[in-house]
Amino acid sequence: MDQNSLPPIQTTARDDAVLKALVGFVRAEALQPGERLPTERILAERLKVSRNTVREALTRWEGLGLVERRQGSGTYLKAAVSPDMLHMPLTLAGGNDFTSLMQTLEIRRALEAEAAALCAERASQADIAEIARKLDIMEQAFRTREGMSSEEDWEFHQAIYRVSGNPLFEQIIAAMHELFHRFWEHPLGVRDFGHASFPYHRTIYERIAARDPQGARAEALKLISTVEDDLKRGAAKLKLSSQT
Amino acid sequence: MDQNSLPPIQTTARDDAVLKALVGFVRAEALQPGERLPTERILAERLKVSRNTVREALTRWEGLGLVERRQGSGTYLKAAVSPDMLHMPLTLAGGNDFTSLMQTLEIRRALEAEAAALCAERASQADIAEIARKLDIMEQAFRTREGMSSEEDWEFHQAIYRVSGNPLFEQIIAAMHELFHRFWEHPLGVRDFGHASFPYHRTIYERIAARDPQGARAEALKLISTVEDDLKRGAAKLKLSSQT
DNA sequence: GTGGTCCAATGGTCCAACCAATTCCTGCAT
DNA sequence: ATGCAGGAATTGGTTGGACCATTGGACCAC
Repeated sequence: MDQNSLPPIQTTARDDAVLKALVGFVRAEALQPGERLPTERILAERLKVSRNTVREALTRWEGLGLVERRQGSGTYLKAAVSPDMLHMPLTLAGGNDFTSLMQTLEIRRALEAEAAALCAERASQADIAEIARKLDIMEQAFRTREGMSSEEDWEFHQAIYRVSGNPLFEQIIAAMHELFHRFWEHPLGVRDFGHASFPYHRTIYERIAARDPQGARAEALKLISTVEDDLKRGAAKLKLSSQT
Repeated sequence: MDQNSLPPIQTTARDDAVLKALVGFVRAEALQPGERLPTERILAERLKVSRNTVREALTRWEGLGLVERRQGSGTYLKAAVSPDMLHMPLTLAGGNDFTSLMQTLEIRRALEAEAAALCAERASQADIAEIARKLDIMEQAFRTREGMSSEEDWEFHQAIYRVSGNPLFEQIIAAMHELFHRFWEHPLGVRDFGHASFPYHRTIYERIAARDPQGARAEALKLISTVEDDLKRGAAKLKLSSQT
C-alpha cells in the first residue's frame, strides 16, 4: 500500500490555516512584492485567531524570506506566493574560513555556468540588450573606480540568472552571495581581488549574444576560475604572513 | 562614500539572541540529533525572556528543519547545529507541475556536471574503486529488474558527490531528491523513465577513472539531458491526453 | 525650508491563564 | 507478578490583554 494514501489527519493546524488564508488574501488582492499586507491586529480579528498565532505564522514566512517585518511600519511582501509552493530550507554548516569559501565558490561555478548556458539559449533580443546595459555600467564603474565593484558586478550576474528563466539560480546564489558579501571587499587582503575576472564578463556576454550555450558555459567557468585563483593567492599570502 | 561604512545599527534582536544562546547550549551539552532540548518554559526562565519570544525563535528553527516540536512530548533536535550555519530557504513556485520539475532538473544538471568534474580531478584509486562498485550494483539492478532503480542509481550519484570533496553538492541535491522522490518512480506516466540515462552512468565513470574533468562534465550533461527529454516526452503525452 | 515635537499606528515583548496531546505512574482486577 | 484502565503531571499550542520601541506623518516655531 502506498503510505501516501493515508496522510495523518489534521486536528489542529491553526497557523497553517492562517498562512493558507493569507495566500488566498494575497491572490485575491493581487498583492505584488513590496506591498504591505494587513496589520497583525487586523489579521487576528478577521481570521478569528489570536494575534500570537498570526505572529507565529508570519514568523514562518519571514524565515522563508516571503515577507519582511518592519517595526512601526508594517509587514511587507517580499516574494510572490502561490497556493502550492514548495519549501526547501537548506542549512549548510559552514564557516568563514578558506575551505568554506572555496566550497561555496564551487557551487557558484556550477550554477553560474549552467545559468549562462541557459541564458544563451533563451535570451530574447530585449534580454540581450538589458544584459549589455548592465555590462556597460559595470565596465564603466571598473574604469572609473579602478577596480571591481561588487554592486554593479552583482547586477550583471543577476541579470543573467533572471534571463535563464529559472528563479532557483538567483535564489541559491543570492543566499551564498550574502555570505560572501563581507569578504567581497578585500577578501584575505588581496588588493586587486576580482581584477582578473573582469574581461570574462564581456566574453560571457558575447557568447550569450551569439546564442552559444557551450561557449557561454566555458567562459563562465573561466571567470569563476580566476576568482578561485585569487582566493588561493590570498590564502597562501595569509599562511605566509602567519608564519613570520 | 562607501555605503557599507555605515551599516544599520542593531538595537534589539531578542529572538536571534535566543537562538544564539541555544546554539551555545546544544554545543555545551553535546546534544545529538534526536535528543530533547529543554522545555519552552525552562528556556524562558533561564534566558530571562518571555515564553513567547522563545516560541518565536523555535518557530524559526522549526521552519528551517532544525528542530521538531511534539505537543505533550517536547522539542527535539533534528539536525546538527553550529554557530556559523548558512540558511538557504528555497521556495519554488508551483508544485507538482512540469515547470517545477524542469527547473529542479536544471539545477541538478548544473551541480551534477560540476561534481563529476571535481570528482575526476580529486578521486583517489580507492574512490574510483568505490564508484565502480556502486556502478556495478546499479547495472546489475537494471538488468535484473528490467529498468532504472531509484535506489541504486541514487547511491551511484551520491558516491560521486562524496568524492567531489564538497559536501554542499550532496546536501543541495539531497534536499531536491527528497522533495521529488515520489515522482522519480513513474513521473507523468512515462513507463521507461530513465532508461535513456543508463549508458551514461558508465561513460561518466570512465571519464572519472581517466581523470578527465572536462569529459566527465560533458557526460554528466548528456545524462541529465536524457532525463529532461523523458520529462518533456511525459509532458507532451499528458497534454495530448488532456485534449481528448 | 529647516528642524523639532508630538501622536497615532505597528511590530516586539511580556504575562497569566487555559486547551490539547503526550507521558508516566498509580492502583485495581486478574 | 501481570496487564490494563484511568488519572495526574508534563509539554507544546492558543488566547487575550497589556505595555514597550520604532516608525512616519502632521503640525508648529523659527
